[in-house]
Amino acid sequence: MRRHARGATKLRVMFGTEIAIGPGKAELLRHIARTGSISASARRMGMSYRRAWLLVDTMNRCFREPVVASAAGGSGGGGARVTAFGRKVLERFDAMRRRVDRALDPELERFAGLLR
Amino acid sequence: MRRHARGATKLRVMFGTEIAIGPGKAELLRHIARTGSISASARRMGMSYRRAWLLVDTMNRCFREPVVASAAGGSGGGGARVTAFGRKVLERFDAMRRRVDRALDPELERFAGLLR
DNA sequence: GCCCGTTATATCCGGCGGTATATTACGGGC
DNA sequence: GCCCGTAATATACCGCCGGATATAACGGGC
Repeated sequence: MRRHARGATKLRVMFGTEIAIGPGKAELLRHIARTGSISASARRMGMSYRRAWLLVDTMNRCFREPVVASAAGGSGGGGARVTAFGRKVLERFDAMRRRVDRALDPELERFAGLLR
Repeated sequence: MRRHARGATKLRVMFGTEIAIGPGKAELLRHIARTGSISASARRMGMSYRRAWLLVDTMNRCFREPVVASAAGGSGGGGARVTAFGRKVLERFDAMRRRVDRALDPELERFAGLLR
């Protein structure tokens, strides 16, 4: 999986020194929304469950409300879901990304010409 | 030194998996332009010479032309200068940063309200 | 020709981020 | 009450990034 195209930009929203949300956490949120599971999302993204859980934990700590609600036990052994608040966070982050892409479109094209 | 304000954004321009330029490398370039020395810049930024040199090396490898030209020996023991090409890179990166800040200004304000 | 401060490179080492693994808790289905 | 798959947590281990240190090359000043 190609992570970053040549000359692409990466946007992160910082909360102090921690990354409240960035490309990776946003993708993780989308996986959790689709699979309803942190561990399944971790497998699909090729990362350890521990890392996925830490990313979720960081997000839940950075934002005013949890972006992911999880439950252990129950049908299917439990699961995790993206809260309505989490969907809003994701929507706004994606909107920010689109804005950045549009705003940088002319600049970035020229800037990429400076790269090897 | 507070590195990132609450809810601030961070922009990086990727070259494959490497960071061609970001906030840290941009600041390093500005220091080199002022001091004419990699080691002096490293001291001022509180990092090792090794790290500063590696950052410069990464930039020089990512871009089509060197952004820093250096010389060992000579008056003052040598030194480093930011090339005209490097100044252009820095100018354009700063312009991109400003564009991002302006484009995200309304979004970011609302997004910050979602943070703790 | 020696001194000096810098660039450039190599080596060693500690901390940290990450994986891998194991263990426990949980709760619905059967 | 057992099974199952997940969440949640702890532990051990490893690789890598970065700092600290040492050394060599360099070239102008004196």
